[in-house]
Amino acid sequence: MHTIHSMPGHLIRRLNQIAASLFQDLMVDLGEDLTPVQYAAMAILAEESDIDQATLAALIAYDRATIGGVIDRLEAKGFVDRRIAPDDRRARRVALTAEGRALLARIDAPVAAMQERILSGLTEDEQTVFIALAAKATAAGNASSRAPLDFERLQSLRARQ
Amino acid sequence: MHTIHSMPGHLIRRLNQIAASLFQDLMVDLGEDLTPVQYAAMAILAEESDIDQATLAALIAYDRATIGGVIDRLEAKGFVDRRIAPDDRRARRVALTAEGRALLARIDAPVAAMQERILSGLTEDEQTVFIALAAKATAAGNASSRAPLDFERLQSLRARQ
DNA sequence: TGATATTGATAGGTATGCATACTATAAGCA
DNA sequence: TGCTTATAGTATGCATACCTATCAATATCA
Repeated sequence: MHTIHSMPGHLIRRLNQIAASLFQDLMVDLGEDLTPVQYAAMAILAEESDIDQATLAALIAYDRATIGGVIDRLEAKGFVDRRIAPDDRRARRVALTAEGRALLARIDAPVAAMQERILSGLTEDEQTVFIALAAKATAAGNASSRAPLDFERLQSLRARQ
Repeated sequence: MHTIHSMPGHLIRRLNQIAASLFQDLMVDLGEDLTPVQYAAMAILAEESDIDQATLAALIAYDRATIGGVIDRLEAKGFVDRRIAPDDRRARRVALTAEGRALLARIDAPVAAMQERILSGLTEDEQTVFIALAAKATAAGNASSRAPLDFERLQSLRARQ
């Protein structure tokens, strides 16, 4: 039990598998049809509605090319609206529909509870430490990512409100 | 900076992005053509050679359906061999080629060094803590994964040698 | 031994994740 | 204003990741 099994890259990959799996199980339990990625997009839209796709992607560290398909599927399911921005005809403004808001309201608490289960092998204190370290590591490694989180964009949006 | 940005699931997803990105950068630097997943498969084969695909998948917690394509690509690049197991005609035994071994020898040290960079935002001590907690969490969450690591299979292989 | 269950692998389908390239539009600047 | 650059989005292609279904071969057990 050495080599890759103790490498950060591999451990992170497996944690990601576990988290995705628990999320999917939860959705099946709840009878909802949503992926982790789709949830993250909607969660952002609940806070910063009516933003364009590029901004949405920048706020959750998604690739520009990926977000299009995600929005496509959310739109097909009726959870979001997409329309051309009046002041910039290149951009598409995305916003939650009433149905999307209702879905989020239904699953928000269960999703939050499920997040704990990802780290169920850790004690309360350990979970706190893990999350703090993960946050620190992602902040430091953000620039190394292909689709970095755009803090400035987030800040300026928050300030605008 | 709240909600999803501090959820374990999202943090883990971003760490995974960062790790994958660093791995890819490294391969470009080294002039090699290998993905993180392909590397993990080869690293296992370096220790437990001539195992069938299902076993290989179980040892790195891959989905059975995914591993086929991974091996396809490794085989196309000449890094592994695949042949029908003499004692079980359903199974395909996979083994590194000389070329595969040479590649691993070239990249092993750089890959190990790169693993540190994934957590470069953390101090030495914090890295140690993070890895320990990640290992503990994956061990506990293993059963929740769609493609759990098969410890027994690994143990019995190790014992056989 | 014969029916059943299990297992190894593949096939087809959906959803990321990202590279590259291309179109349309906007912004900046000489 | 005309040119250049930057940006928003899409399209295409490759590589996971996993589901369900299927086929083939083996194992199990009545």
